[in-house]
Order: sequence, then structure tokens, then C-alpha cells
Amino acid sequence: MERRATIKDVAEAAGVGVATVSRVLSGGSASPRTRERVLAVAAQLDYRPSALGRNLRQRRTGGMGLLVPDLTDTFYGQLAEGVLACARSAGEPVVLGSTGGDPEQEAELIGMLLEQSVDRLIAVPSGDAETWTPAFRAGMTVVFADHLPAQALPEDDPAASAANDLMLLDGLSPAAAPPSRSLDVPAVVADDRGGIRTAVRYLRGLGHKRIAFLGGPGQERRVAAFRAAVGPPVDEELVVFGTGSRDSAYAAASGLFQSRPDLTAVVAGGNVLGEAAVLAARELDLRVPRDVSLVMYDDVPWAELCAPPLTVIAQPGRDMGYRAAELVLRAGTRRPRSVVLPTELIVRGSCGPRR
Amino acid sequence: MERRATIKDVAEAAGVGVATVSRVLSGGSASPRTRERVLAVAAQLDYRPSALGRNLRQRRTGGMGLLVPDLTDTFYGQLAEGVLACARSAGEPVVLGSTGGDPEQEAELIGMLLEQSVDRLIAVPSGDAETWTPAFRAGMTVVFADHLPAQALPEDDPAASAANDLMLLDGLSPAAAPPSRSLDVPAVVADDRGGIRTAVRYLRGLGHKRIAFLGGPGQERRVAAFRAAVGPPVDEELVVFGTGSRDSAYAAASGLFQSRPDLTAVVAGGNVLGEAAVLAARELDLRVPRDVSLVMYDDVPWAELCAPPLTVIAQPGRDMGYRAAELVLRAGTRRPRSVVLPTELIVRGSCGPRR
DNA sequence: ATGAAAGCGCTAACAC
DNA sequence: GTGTTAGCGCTTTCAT
Repeated sequence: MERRATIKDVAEAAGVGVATVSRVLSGGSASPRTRERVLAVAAQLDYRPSALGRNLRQRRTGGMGLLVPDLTDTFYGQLAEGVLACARSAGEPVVLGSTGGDPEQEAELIGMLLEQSVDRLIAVPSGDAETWTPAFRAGMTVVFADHLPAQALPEDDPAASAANDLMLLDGLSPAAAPPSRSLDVPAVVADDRGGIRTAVRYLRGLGHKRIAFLGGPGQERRVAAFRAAVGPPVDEELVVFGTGSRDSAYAAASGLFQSRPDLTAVVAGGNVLGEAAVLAARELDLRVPRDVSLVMYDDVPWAELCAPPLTVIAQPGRDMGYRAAELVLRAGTRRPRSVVLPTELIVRGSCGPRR
Repeated sequence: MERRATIKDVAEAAGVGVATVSRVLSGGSASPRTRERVLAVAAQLDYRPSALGRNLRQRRTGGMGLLVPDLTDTFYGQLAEGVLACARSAGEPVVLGSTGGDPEQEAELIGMLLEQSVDRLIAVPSGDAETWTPAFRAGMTVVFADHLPAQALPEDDPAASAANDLMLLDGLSPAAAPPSRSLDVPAVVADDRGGIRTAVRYLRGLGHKRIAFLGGPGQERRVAAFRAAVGPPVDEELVVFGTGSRDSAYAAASGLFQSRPDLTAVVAGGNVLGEAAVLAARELDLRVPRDVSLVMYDDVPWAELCAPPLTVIAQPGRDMGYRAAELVLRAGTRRPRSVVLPTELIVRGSCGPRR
């Protein structure tokens, strides 16, 4: 294989200057005659402009970065597929990173992207506002997906973060919200509030009183929505969290079922948590839905394979990714605005009347 | 945010030449005194070398490309996680593309990577040898994962490809294999032959005679292994294929069950096919394992959630990705050799004695 | 409409 | 051991 043709080769072969070639290929002005000749020569030499040269000149890499916590979580797989679909149709590259839900790894990956001069980023954030400062300071255009970063508020007020988050995205008075960097950052999220509320009402309608929430990292809005939907008062023992890994999700679910055998329904905040709930229930000989009803956030293909098939709150993962990619690519043209996508309660077989 | 510091800034501030800075930062020779000063200044200015400049100079992008058919397929998610883990520990970026199993999209993505001067690539190939010619001609280092590209043999001999593939990777005499470009390309694959053989023997041991294979694209080696394990003679009606989408997998599974109600067991060549088999069986009121036994290739978290839990042939997706990334990064140092990773039959509840 | 020329930030000769 | 310099391939003034 021999050296790839450069713009200089094309210019020489076409008997024009390099600037002309550049103009023709990027749709600038040129006489029809010249244009035609350049195009012909370029095709003949199988010329492909090198992104390297262009990027250096423009001091930025095209395309976008994508940061997700874990690609074996089907929801993030769907999200990534959406991003990739949009990027592909735009011919843009996507640099991918998996953070494992760890703010430190996230920070490192942000550093790597900065080094690559990737200045557009779609992220399902794991770290808090502080983790994201370097990205903003460097002038990155970032669009968050699924949820916003935690606000890194004083430790004595863990609930404020969620409440704040909720207000912002539910469109309450901005004046009521404290000023925050996150306010400026667009995000593509699902209507968590609506989804959770619908699920809780559905369970209530079946007679359930003691409903638990099994949450994971980054689900502040969902928890807040759950609290709002069931309470007050909220039975705090019925709100438990895993750290993101399958093991910790299982531990949380198992602990919940054992410490509160009186609960009759649980809402899992994501598919990994739902999986854990099914496993833990089976291990403890709890029958779904006879002994315990289950609603899971995320519709994933295997929800239908479960026995019984799982009732879920579906969110459009692929669309979310696609929209986020659109936003990040259009940034500069129009100021990105946050997007809230609808959720849908899909009733299958994992919920029954209170026993 | 202000302009990032360049190597020149560091050089000036440290009172040395740019070359010295470059040397210090890339571990070249420098006096301890100088080294220390440069490092201090660099840290002070928060200097990060721009990959753009380095890449252009070296006429290649660092890192690697990764091409998979579909990220919502959990197996590819696992594979990608492995690749990302290795890349992260090397501090290298990964440019991701999803082909949808379509050779044309694959070709386009290869073109995009070429344009980016990405010269290392890990791919679960969808196209045949011809699709891959441009990558090889451009001098890309490619490592295939999961399987090799189809050989694009004469149309009258569809089986030869599989047979050929099989020979190569099972380590049979290279002299017996036709010369082929693919021979030179390293790959990281699972021991399909062993996995399938074990599964078939297991089913045979349960008394099953009419065992079907439900395959997908790129599973030539698995089909070949299946044929070898059950036959001859092979009941060709019991070997059916989907095209890769969930819909087509379902159609194939459903068609199989309806056209051959006498079959008593099926081996699904991948998790999407397994999912389809479970769904189709349920739709047709076939009970697993009473009416039909099922073994699925791929261990995925939801296999355990199924009712009954699925007996699977586990392959180490994450390891495969990690190993592939290692190979592609070490290329140049040592000549990459193909790797075959072991599979394991995990017996759960989806197989029973022949009814 | 077109060409000449100046870099973008970096590394690798090459000279000292 | 260290500085100087010449580009890598491209876009973009600035003349013409």
C-alpha cells in the first residue's frame, strides 16, 4: 500500500493551487470548469481529505465524545445506538468511553477527550458538578443524557439536589432554583416524574400501600418523583439504593425484601435494578406478582422473557441518544435547549392486586 | 476559558527549546535539572500535549477503531466493555461504529476511520473479504473479534467458507487451507467448535435426536461445528437462519417450530436468537423444556431470569474484547497471533429429557 | 476566480 | 544534553 494522496497531489495533477482544491471540496466558489476538473482528478486519485490536517488547522476534532457508565446495561446500549445512528448519518466519528459509574474514571476520560481536542460531548454523568468543571472551562459543548450531574451541594442537604433537579426540568419557576452551572447545560432526559407517577398510581390502583423504590446512582429525579407520588409521609425504609453494579443492586434488593417483608410492591429505577429484584425475589421464594408486584424502569427485550413478563416504564433510549447527538452537532447554530421525552407504562404480568 | 497552553508556551516559560519539552514529556534524555523544571512549568501551566499536533506529525491517530454490529446485543456490549477497559488503561481513545450488520455501512465506517487516520481496528465483521480490502490496502492493523469475515467464495460453494474458517482456527494443517488474505489477520474468537460440540453431546445425552440450529450472520463456524457434531447425515430443514435483527430471528424461530413440530431441541447461535426462540416457543404454546429443550450461545444476565433459566454456552465476551485490544495495541511490537478462548456449558433449566 | 503563503502543535533530524 | 528547523495536510487570509 502506498502513501495516500494529499491535497497537494490533487492540486498538481489538476494544475491548480491547493487552495482551489480545498475550496472545491468544501463547497466554496470556483468556476464550473475548474470544479469539474478538480473533482475528476480527486476521484481518479481516490483522494480523501485527511481529518488530521483539517483538525489541526481548525484546532478541534470533528465528531463527538460519548461517555456512558456501562455498555452491558442495555439501556445505555440503546442510547449509544441512537448517538451512533445520528453521527453516522452526519459522517462524524464518535469517541466512546465507559466510566463504570466512577467519577474518577469519568474525569480521566474527560481529560483524554480534551487531549484529543474533542469539543462536543454527550454524557450520562457519574461525577458531580465539580467533575465537570474542567470540561466547561475548556469550552466543551456538552449535552447530558438520562440525567444531570449531581449538584455537589453541602452534605447536610442531600435532598435539595434532587428537588432542584426536578424543578428545573419540570419547568418550574427558574427564579426559585439556585443559580447553577448545570442550568446552562442542555440535557435529553425522559419524563421521569410522569413515568414514576403513573407507575405508582397504577400500583395504588391495585391496592398497594407499602411500595418500595429500588434506586441506583444518578436517579435523583426518579427518587424525588417517587417520594412525591407516594407521600408524604414517605416510609424511608422503603427507599433503598445500589451503587450501580449488579452485585450491589442484588444486595440492595435482597436486603430490602428481608428487612421489610411487609412490602407488597417495588418500583425498580432501572433495568439492572429490575433484574436484581427478580433474582432476589426468586431467591427468597417470593412469587411475582402474587407475593410482590414489580414495575421496572426501562423497557428491554428480556423484560418480555421474564416469567411473568415484566411491567415496565418504557423510555425511548435510542431516541434520547439520537436527539442528544443532534443537539450537540447543532450547537453553535442554535442554542441547545433541553429535551424531555415521554415515558410509557407498559403493563405486562408482573403486577397483581395486593395480596 | 482561554487558549490552552502549547508546547511553545511551556518552552518559553521554562527557558528551554520546544524539543526539550517534547523529549522530557515523552521520556527522552534530559538532565535531571532541566527535566524537573520543565515538568514543574508544565504542571503549573496545566499543559496537556495536543493529540492533534502529534497525530499530524506522525501521520496517524493514536488509539483504535471498534466496529460492532449492534450495541443493544448484550454480547457486543460485553465485548466493547473489554476493549474500552484495555484502551482506558492505555490512555488511548476508541472510535466506535455500529454497522447494523450491514456490509455497506461497515464499508462507510471503514472509510470514515481511514479519513481519521485511525490505523488500528477491532471489528466484528459483517462484510466479506472484499469489504475489508480497502482497510488492508491502507495498511490498517485489524484484529477481528468473534469471527472472521466471510470468504466471498464462488457462489456455488457456500459451505466451503465455513469449512475453511473452521480449519484455520482449529489449527488444522495450513497447507490444506486455500491461500487467503484472512489468513494474515489475527482474530480473537471463542472455541465455537468445542462449545457447540459439548452442547450437542449434552442434548444427545438427554435423548434428543432431532436437534435444530438457529443461526445468524457470521456464525459460519458455529453452524459448521453443529453439522459436524450432529451428522452426518444432517437434517437440513433443522438448520435455519435469521438475518441479525430481532424480527428476523423471531421469524426464523417461529418458522422452524411450525415447520418441524417433531424437533425436540434447539441450539441458538447467539443471545438474540435465543431470545427469539423463547418468545416463539411461548407464542406457539411450546413449553421449555417439556416440549422443547433450548441451549443458547452467550451467557447474558437475563439468561438466569428466564423461566426456566436458560442453559447456555458461555463465551467470555469481555475478555475477548480486552485481548483483541491488547493485540491491536501491541501490533508492531510482536506479530499478532490469533487467540481462541474457551467456552463453557452452563447447565440451568432449559433442557430436559426427550419427551 | 484563483494562487501564494502563513501557520495550527507537535516530533524528529540534525547541528552544536 | 539541548536548541534550531523543517515539515505533517489542511484551511484561510490576502493579494492578484
